Amino acid sequence: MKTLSNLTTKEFRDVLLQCSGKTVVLDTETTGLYWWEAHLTTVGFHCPAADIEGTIDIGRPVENAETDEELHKFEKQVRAIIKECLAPGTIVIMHNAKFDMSFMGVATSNCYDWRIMDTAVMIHLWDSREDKSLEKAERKFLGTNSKRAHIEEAPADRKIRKKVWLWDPKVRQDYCVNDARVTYQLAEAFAPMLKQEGLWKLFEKDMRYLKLIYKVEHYGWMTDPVYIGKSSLALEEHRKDLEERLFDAIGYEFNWRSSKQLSKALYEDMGIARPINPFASEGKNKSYKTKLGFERVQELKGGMYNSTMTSTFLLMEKVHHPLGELIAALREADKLAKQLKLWRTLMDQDYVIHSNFNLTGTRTGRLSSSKPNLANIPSDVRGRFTQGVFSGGTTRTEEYNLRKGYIARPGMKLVSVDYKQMEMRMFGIDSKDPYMIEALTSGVDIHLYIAHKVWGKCGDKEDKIHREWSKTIGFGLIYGMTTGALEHKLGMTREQSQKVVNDYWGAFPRIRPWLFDTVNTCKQYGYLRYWSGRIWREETEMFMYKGANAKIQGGCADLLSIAALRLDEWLTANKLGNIISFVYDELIVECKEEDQYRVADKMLELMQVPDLFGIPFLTDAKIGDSYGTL
DNA sequence: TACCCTGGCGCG
DNA sequence: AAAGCGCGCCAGGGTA
Repeated sequence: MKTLSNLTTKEFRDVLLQCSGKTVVLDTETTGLYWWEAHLTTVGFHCPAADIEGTIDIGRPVENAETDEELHKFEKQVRAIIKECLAPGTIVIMHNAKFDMSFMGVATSNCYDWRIMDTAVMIHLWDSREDKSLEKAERKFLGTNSKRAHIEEAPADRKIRKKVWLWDPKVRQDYCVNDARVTYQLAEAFAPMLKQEGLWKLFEKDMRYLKLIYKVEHYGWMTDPVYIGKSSLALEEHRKDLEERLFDAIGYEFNWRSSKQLSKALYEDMGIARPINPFASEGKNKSYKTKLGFERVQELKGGMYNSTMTSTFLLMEKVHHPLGELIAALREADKLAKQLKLWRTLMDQDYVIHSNFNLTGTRTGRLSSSKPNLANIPSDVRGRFTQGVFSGGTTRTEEYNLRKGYIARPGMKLVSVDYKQMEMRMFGIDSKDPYMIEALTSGVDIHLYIAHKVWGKCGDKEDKIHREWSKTIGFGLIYGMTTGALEHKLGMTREQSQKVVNDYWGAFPRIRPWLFDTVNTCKQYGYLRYWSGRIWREETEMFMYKGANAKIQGGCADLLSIAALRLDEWLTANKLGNIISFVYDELIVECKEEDQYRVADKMLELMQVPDLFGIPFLTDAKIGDSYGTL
């Protein structure tokens, strides 16, 4: 196959027309990560069906992309050619497709007309534990190392090596077209693997989902710069004030953000008594996950928590020192201020934020969200748990209610619909427990139903506590909590907690067998399969208990994706609005003010997806002008 | 200097 | 926090 580099725009148009309607890999090189501020330097393609591959490139290192008029013009032309030349039905393969699509300025129309195949998603569906980087995937699944070889051609200076836009254009183009080649080989390798494993339908669903996510990211979410500015100032004030009070109490200034220094200040200089860890005194170990995903086991010293013992939980619940409250408040103000700061760096010129929803970021099949993470914005309820039981909460208002920073565009409304007790519902359906199903179909508060079934009706006050217990136990069982941890969490003796668990199992007889089944199935096949067809692999026996959670959490994620696809289809067909966020069990739509009730009603009904399980997934709707006032 | 790990904490 | 799961982000601190 001939490699054509340094193509002119005319030549690029000619070769793309040859690829049109066939299967082609596209790959881009850019001047940065964010499509709303960085620019294209290179587009590579690889199309065996047309026996052609090559690159178009700006033709020189790019020093200052922002002011480079020639580069902007180049980008505009390249985008227009791609849009014009690749006909509907063309199979476009990319590795991390949304990145390339956004830089190629792929219009929603093109995106929905092409058949997109993302090789990173292929790898993820095959085994969610795999590293999705092209270099690692090439080494592992193709047995070659060409990407590394091409990187070695770039200057050794680390500062330049990391910046493809500064490379010599020949090196850059060779590198780019090689990526396209490798991506093609990965697609060829994984397609039959996915088909053989029965994952192809799911892959096709995820590719439709990817297009929707692309659209959602591109549309973005409007923020309120005035609120964010005011809130930022206020929080900084609070932080300074709280900082001073802490320093006064300790007697000197230090870096409180360092848990090491804070620990010294509290336990050595202030002489506060260290809390005792009942688990460590039993000689238990603690396993934790490193960033690379490996599990490690850490020896805990007798009676000790971790080395610093400065977490808010310990300070408030175990140390019971008034400084705990102060430190918690300080950390909160500081953290929220930091979050606002991040948002400001991420918004575009119109104050719109384009978060990144990653299809390949989690072990279970959930989406992850980053830059910014829209799934961990503090809610207006500041939770308080004592011995694992919710003991009321305080409210985050004004500058503390950061969700107020996300708003509807002028003349528009936000409609948010979430699922009621979604995971419990999935749990009941998957375990097929008749009593659980009964609770689900009757449409009552499932945690309360369970509390009544296990402990009987005992009056409002007690029922409320029982409800919290059943929540804790329900999720605890799914996630593999031991009775030891439960005992600690509920503040009971071993006998008491064991009885509570036994009562629970007695009331729902299918749960225990279901838990054994998931582990046994995993032992037998090396993986578990969700209702959606997705698989979760695990060969190490000691980690198989996590499969129960994976089936539930990931099963919910696949359900939400299907609901989102259906909703988007309806919204698009009727031109009624746009999805702007997904948060695990919640979809948020922005629509015109006059359409708000129509949209909410449809969402409530459609998202129940009653055809999928025979039991509807019950929904709740909220409407507002901002995420903080829903 | 760049990178990795840890502690801490927000969400479902 | 704990053998309850799944994430992303920040800052400190150690290491190559």
